[in-house]
Amino acid sequence: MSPSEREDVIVKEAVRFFAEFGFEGHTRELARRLDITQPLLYRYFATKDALVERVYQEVFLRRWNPFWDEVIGDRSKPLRERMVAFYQDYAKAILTYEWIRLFMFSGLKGLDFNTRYLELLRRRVFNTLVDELRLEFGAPGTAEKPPTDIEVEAVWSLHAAIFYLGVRKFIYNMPVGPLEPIIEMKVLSFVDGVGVVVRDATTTAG
Amino acid sequence: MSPSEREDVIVKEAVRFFAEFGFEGHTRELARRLDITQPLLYRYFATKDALVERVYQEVFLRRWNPFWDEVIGDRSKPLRERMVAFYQDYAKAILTYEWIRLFMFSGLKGLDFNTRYLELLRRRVFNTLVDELRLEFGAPGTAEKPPTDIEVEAVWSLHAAIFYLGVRKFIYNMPVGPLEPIIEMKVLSFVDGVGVVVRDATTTAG
DNA sequence: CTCTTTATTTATCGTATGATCATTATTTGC
DNA sequence: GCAAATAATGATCATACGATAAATAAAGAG
Repeated sequence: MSPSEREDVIVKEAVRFFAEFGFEGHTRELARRLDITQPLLYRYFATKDALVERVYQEVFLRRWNPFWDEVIGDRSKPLRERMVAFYQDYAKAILTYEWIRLFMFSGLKGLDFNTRYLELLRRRVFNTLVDELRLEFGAPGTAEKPPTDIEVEAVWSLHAAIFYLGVRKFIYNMPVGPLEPIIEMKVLSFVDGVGVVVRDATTTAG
Repeated sequence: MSPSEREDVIVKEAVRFFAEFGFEGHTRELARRLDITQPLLYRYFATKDALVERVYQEVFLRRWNPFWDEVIGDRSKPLRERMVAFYQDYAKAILTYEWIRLFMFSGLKGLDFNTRYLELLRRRVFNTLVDELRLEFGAPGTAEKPPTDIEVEAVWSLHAAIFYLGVRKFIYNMPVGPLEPIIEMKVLSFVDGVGVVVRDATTTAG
């Protein structure tokens, strides 16, 4: 097998493997799954940590869609429609066995990837969402009044509700119904309920 | 030190220890923290797994309040007030470093504890919540029409929003603001938004 | 066909883990 | 005080881990 081909095969299997067992998964067992010997892994990756690093990149950096904030901010469509569309797409990207479990393993191990990813999420998605919700409920934009903690916290509620579908399915191993109608329901009832938060945050001291 | 005293000390430290490192944490390191030798652990617990089992019981079984469903169902008070009170109390019980992290480690390792715990939660809390929300929005009780999947899914949204506060704080290591006002906001905006779900579920085929 | 290169394996090192056993230190009953 | 019981330790076993180095198999160039 050619080096680049072999490397691809190793990384792909490693993603699945570390998602299943966490980063403590043994290189011998990974090699067994690949039908290769364990030392061969060390020809392609200097250390186990180097392979783990590569797995991060493969799973997290590749699945971020840079146009998500544009989808949310496209005011030619109703906000509810945009938000449903975004979260359907976002769910497709992250509600997978590999993404959810690796993200959680990473957090538990104290790696800084979660923090960095969530900073990106907040900057590109949460801020846009707050801005659009402000407009929806007749409140001033975030350029005039920056997002308040409680508004960001409200957006976290929706985000958590959707992320947790993956936790229940891929971490707790519970049955979860079809995602599309569930996500639509979660987004719509969120928007229905969040109005008072936005209005409070933009009228009282904040 | 007396046996029961020593055992308590070991279990208490083991809770913290396994919450930090997961169940792969080494017995030698645990012993070092306890200022005892590693073989002494094996005088009190036959195997490492036996100690892990004990840690589960200590953290999960001891913190469940059997009166929670009564708090939620006490119709002498407004529903919003009851739900806020319940989730403030529930948050105090589970939004701790040990509870959140051990629960997640347990799920990732494929132990069945999560499933069993969440069955208890669904039976005692979610069903009661759906029943009370039905009453709030003028829909028939669950005795007449059992909770639908989409209603339970709606309740999961609120539950996830609150649980995820602990994930952000204790797993992602992110700063999270004061819990009381945040939880109040999450409960109130949830109730504001969930009406349409309950009405849909009880009027259309369901 | 041969030589060079390199993908892959076999054998192994140093270390660390869960667990055991014999021994020592400490407490308890009388 | 003294002896029995037991809490606690020191030394160690069997195994398994990540990693390394030498040997082998396979492929490609000329």
